[in-house]
Amino acid sequence: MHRPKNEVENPTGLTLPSYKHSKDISQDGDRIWAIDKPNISKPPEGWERLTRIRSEGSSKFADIYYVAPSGKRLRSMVEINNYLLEHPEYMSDGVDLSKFSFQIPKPLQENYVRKRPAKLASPHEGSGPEQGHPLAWANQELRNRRLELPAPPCIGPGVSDPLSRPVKKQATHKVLSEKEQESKKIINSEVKTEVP
DNA sequence: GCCACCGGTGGC
DNA sequence: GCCACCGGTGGC
Repeated sequence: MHRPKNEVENPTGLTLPSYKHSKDISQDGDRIWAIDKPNISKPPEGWERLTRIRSEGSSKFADIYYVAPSGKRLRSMVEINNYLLEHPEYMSDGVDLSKFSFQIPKPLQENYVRKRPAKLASPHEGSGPEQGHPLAWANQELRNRRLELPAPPCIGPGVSDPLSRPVKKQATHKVLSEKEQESKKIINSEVKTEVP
């Protein structure tokens, strides 16, 4: 059939929405590594799938968004569903929920994502076991680090980028091209390559 | 006012 | 523990 016009070659391996449905994002120095699920469908024609990697220490590794042809940004299956219901023309064009996936890539750096605090400690120190919560410490640590973080020097050409506006705060990201990925996988032998 | 990003939580 | 969802908010 027709081929999406935004299906462009992407020499830099950017995680552009329509670039590839399977990609690795990696970290190495200022780069971040992640493995995306291999079975994510390409977005329907005219739609864009955006993978936004969050900065280190965030509670989640990334956010996935779909941008409808109209420019409407949708961030969950619920929103997609509602949108399709409001715009049956897409559905009659073959667009349905199965074409969308909000699966986020998995970070290879295990501490990249801040862990969820262990079940509520004591609200204030004094009565509680103040030393029994290493996670609380870790969280505080991360929080401090984030506050001290210098402005990100630059943004990798990839995952997160630039839709239209200047970026706010974000770590440097880059998604490697397939060839780069290959070599990286070899170098990082401990990286488990997901085999279907 | 808009929107990109982050935090948090409920459900599994 | 992970995932999906959505509210809040700061920067523009």
